[in-house]
Amino acid sequence: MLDRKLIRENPDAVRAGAARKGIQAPVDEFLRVDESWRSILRELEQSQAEMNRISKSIGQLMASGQKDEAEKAKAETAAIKEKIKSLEPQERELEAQLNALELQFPNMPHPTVPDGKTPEENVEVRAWGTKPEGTFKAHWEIADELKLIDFEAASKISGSGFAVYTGWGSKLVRALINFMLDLQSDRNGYSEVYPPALVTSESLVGTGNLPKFADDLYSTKDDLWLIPTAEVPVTNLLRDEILEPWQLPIKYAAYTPCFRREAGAAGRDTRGILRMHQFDKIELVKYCAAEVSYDELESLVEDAESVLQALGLHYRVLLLCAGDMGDKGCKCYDLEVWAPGEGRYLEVSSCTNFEAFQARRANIRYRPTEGASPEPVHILNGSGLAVPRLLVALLETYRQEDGSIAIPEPLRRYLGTDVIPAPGN
RNA sequence: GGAGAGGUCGCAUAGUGGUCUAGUGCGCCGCACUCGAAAUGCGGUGUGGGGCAACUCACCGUGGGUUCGAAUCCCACCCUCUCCGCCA
Repeated sequence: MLDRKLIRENPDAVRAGAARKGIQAPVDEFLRVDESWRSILRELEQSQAEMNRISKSIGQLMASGQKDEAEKAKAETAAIKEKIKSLEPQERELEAQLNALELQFPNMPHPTVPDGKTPEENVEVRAWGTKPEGTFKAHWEIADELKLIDFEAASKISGSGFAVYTGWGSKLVRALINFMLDLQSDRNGYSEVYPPALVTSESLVGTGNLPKFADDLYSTKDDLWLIPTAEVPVTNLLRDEILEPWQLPIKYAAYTPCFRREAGAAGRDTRGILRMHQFDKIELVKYCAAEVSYDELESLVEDAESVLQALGLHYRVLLLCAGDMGDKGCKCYDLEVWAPGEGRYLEVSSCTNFEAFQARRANIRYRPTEGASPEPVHILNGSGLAVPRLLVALLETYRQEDGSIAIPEPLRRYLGTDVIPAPGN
């Protein structure tokens, strides 16, 4: 959600910002509805003020025993009451329209975001490590020979798009989750939380997933939705709160399973575990003061990178172009890990500064200085990281000639072994 | 799922139809007193919207309703707590 004042006072900038993302913002309609809403509101409030005055005087007349005068005053209220009754629904309807329109505006891209429409126009800002040389197996082959994942069982249980991790596969998932959570909390200073995986629609409106992206989500019979990422419950953790300046920045790290319908991705990445309806992810969420949010974005990216560096995996950092970064963000970096068996980079993290966009929707504010009036806080998030694609890169990168998997040092104490033994051993 | 209690201005409480534009205590801020502090006294202390402003409207869990007027009465719902049942 954008600042209403911005749309009123600078509609061209809003239009232009949306256009960079390839989206048409309903600026004219908003301005029209806004104008009529404000005019009706003014009229309604005048009537309410008049009504309050008369009611108060009736109270005083009654108290002083002037019954006749009171009755006379009562008669006066009929017309004005009628006016209120006719204005009220109009006001309510216009405000509802305005609120609905407001939710349709995309966030404005930051000036440092490059132009562009497609992923090809994203800009690589840096790379870490070196691309491993040699011949590599795809992760589904490795998983098969080491019996790490049972896809048949998964499809029997749940249909396509799911995985049953078995044996060392299951232990690896668990080890990666614990390793990443510890890293983000102990080393990078995030507070660990473990939130619900089912949330109300209000929470999803707060993060910007609803109303626009309902098709990406699983819903239930009980008006609860399965979360597509821990971003949703964690961002809503502080909904309707006013934060004091000394509390900021607030940093949360959360592990949750994530559920996505992948409705628009049918037929893509069908092999292996690159695109699942359910997967595990550590998510990082930050709340901070407006003037530091771009510094916090840089450090957020570094925190996500620290996982890949600890595991010694080659990756690159992309600055997404305006057209590829989605509705909600102002500026977004993707982390892509190299998967040698696939021969391509895989997105394992998206680190985004939403500025005040989510905070306005979720009503999360802070006082810039003690005693100052509240402003929407800036919110950022990024994966730190997604498990399945990380697992893919790990298996493909560290498979040795004999078929065993060498485990990077930091992960060993979590997995309880230096190596996943070769098949047959 | 059943029965009961309850949700009020940061916290604690009062308020069962008209000076409630919500009282009191604590906390917090300012001022006075003081060499300074404590104590004391006085004043102030929420959020959102509209308006250039004066000002005004809304908000006592949420949404409806009754009334000239609702924190207060009526209806529905949500949440919390206690007990019972069931259960990982």
